[in-house]
Amino acid sequence: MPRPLRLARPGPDVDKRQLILDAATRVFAERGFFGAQVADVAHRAGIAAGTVYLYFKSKDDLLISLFDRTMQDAIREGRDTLNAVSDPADRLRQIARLHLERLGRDRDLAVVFQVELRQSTKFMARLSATRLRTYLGVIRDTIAEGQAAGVFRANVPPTFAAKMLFGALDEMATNWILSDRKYELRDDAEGVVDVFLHGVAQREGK
Amino acid sequence: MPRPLRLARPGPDVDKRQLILDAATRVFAERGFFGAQVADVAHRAGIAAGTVYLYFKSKDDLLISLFDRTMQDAIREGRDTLNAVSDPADRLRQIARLHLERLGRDRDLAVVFQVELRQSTKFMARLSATRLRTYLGVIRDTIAEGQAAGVFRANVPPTFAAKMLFGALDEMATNWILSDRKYELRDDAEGVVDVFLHGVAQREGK
DNA sequence: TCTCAATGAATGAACATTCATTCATATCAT
DNA sequence: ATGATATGAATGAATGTTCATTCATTGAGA
Repeated sequence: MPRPLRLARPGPDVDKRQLILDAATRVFAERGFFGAQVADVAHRAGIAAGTVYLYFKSKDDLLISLFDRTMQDAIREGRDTLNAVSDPADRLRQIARLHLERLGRDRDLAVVFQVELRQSTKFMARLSATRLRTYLGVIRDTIAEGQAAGVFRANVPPTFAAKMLFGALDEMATNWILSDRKYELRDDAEGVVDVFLHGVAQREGK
Repeated sequence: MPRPLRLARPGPDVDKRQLILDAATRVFAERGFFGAQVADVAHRAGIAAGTVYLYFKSKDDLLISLFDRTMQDAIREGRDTLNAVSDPADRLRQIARLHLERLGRDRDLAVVFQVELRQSTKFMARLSATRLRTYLGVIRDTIAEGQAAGVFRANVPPTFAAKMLFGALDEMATNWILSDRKYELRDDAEGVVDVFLHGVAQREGK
């Protein structure tokens, strides 16, 4: 006899995990990771405190899972978009746009990424070692391709340039969440890439 | 009858405050702000736990004072150095050098600045609102001068450009502390300013 | 009836902060 | 000069609170 693909009863809900992660995003952004109680997260998700531990190992695991989920999404979205673009400069424009669009779309997520995730060296080292490295790698490879194609200067190490671009975008995001946010974060993308590509110095030929 | 201007006995030591702040830098860098106990800081400073509270209001106050002391130093040093340099591009080079030199000189201080100080939005907002704003202002003004002098493009808002440069430097510092630090952080300064001034795009005239 | 997701009260460890006490030194009285 | 007293920096044990995590119990479906 065929059994239903999805349980009809409340059950170990397919999406309770996501529900909890969403609640955690809101609560961590509001109260900060250390200021937030696990019970707050549970309450926001409409469940009991103990239930959180049926889906996550610990409070730390909440934060790590949040990061993983978002980075996985971002990297996939980035790869998809980038496949349709071949010009290296345009690729960088897309990367910058996607980066700032994602954070600008959800302020709470941005707060968690720009502030709460940077709690301790141990923690940051762990993040940097994995998904963040992949993300930086995408930028670096794009730059290296541009150099190979002769449209970017070859005398700038691509990893170095990638860090610069990432740093600039990161700072835009941080400034945005600390400001009153009367502007669209995504609108910063173009300017960042423009300066990154051409610099601020006046061209001599002008 | 004249009384001594300074007590001869051990008294409220002129530098016990500094001593405690130095200890806090080391301990916060090692254990993280939340992982560190006030008693650890006291022990490292060679005093009793309670003594910390004769010099600081709270644990938070330790972190804030640490930030203030360093930023005050940095801004003063920056103003002094910059007075001797008039070319805007050279000024940016000096700013970048001083920035990375200061952090590269003391890894623990760098950890506190790049990681531990970014604990919560409330906290960061407080920092950004004061000394950090002044610091960004120095960069912005230098850029604006360069534009007025015609050596920098005028179609990049100076505040925007300042954020980019700061973000790039900030990322270099963060990467450095997360790496094995087999290189000198200060050596990144030149490259950052180079790209900031001229961009990565190949010059058409070449 | 049986299973197991969900509950939420109870637990116990962690830790910032307090404060009664100590003691080295200064000041005063004689 | 000497002893008596005052000062206040420093101490560190004790306090009280704040949670993360656990687990005995519940009850809704199958």
